[in-house]
Amino acid sequence: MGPPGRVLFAGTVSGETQLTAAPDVDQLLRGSVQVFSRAGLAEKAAGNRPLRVKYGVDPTSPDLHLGHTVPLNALRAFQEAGHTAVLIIGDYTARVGDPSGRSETRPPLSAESVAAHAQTYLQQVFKVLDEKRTEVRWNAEWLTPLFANTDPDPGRRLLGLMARHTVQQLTEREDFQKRLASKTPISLLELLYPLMQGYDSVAVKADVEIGGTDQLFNLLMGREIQKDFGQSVQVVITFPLLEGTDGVRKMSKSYGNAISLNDTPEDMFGKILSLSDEMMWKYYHLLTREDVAALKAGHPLDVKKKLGEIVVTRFHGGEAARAARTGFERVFSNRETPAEIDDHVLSKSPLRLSEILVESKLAPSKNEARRLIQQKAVDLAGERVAQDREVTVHSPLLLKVGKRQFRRLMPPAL
RNA sequence: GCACAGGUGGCAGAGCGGUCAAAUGCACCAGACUGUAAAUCUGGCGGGCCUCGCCCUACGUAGGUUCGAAUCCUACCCUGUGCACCA
Repeated sequence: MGPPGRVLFAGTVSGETQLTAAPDVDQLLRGSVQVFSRAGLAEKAAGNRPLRVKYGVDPTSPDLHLGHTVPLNALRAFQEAGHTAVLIIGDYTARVGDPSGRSETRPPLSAESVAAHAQTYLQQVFKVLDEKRTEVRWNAEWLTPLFANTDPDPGRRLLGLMARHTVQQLTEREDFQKRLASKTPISLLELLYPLMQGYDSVAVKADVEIGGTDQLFNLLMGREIQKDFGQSVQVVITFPLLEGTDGVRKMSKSYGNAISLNDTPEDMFGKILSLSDEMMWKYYHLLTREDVAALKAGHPLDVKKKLGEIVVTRFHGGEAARAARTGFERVFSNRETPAEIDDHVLSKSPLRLSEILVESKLAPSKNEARRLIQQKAVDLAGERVAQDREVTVHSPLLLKVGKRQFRRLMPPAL
């Protein structure tokens, strides 16, 4: 990502301008990194009609995570100011694969998995957005006809679009430059991606489009393409990318560092507690409206637990959040057993401990189960078991693997 | 199309006829430690078994050479690079 105001396309981007803006514009820009342009936004906001604020997600994985909620919160702020959120489900573009920030081509997704992911996205997104002020659009609606040759006027749209943009323009972005330099393949489809996303803006007549800072190129392309189609250009606003639990890379399911909105309250709370203290402040800043300066006076552990509660409360409610907190304190701080433990009814008894671990899904294979036993990770009824052996179960027995996996073993059904 | 280089475990990346279930790093799991599921250190990390040893499946795909192949040969598939005009 370049510095704010960097000119990406000579002569086409105004950069951030320093005009005095109406106070409500500042509200809308809370937490943003770049705006193209502030003056444009002030002008549109003064227009006395609800603005159409576009945000697109490609359903490439089944979950939304905390990182997605940063721009979603901004969308929500627009809604609260009376504007309309236009949520684009990129069911078409998901199959193309956004190259933004990528060092290689995405694996192709089937139409079925895209559709399934889209459904779970929609279930999760209204935990943040106001459904009544949201217009949901699927971009296959206009991209399929555009590319399927059923367009009544392909010369004007598809061919025109491709004729007006150049390879140089499309490959100027840093991720492509890197791939070019490292001789990593770039598919034509990926090259076209920004054109598609830009065309989405034309199709929904976006006044504003928001996205992560990694989206800057695509977002600005939307302005170019709206211009091609004689529309007034959208205001582009970018928001910071939230790092994942590793504190290094941006939050992403595929990096395994994501906190999903679908995570259980316990998981969500635990993952937040595992953040470094430094990352905790960033989370506070991007996900809450708390006064960070005041919080810095507190004990880091207390402040982190508070963050956990705030976040879990938002997605699971206050009661679940309190339960997650006490559960965490119980299991990790006091090393007690959690309040709720899954039962596992043994298939037979006596049975080898390694087999029990596998059938109760505490270990994926018997080899792994044996390793866990050897590594002193297995605790049966409060006792370390260091060697695989037969276990007879007459009454419920507590089985623990590692620090946080518990099962209550039940005797086999008669 | 021709030539050259390359396709190895979740990823990156060694190996280039036996000692390779495959170095190393990351990720992941466990143990110790800790306010923490952080950091650090230690161990582990394909599957199976009567586990200090044996068996099965794996190094793009399919065959072949060999007592023995991730390593050599052939064909095919895929990727990258160069050539392609003047000749």
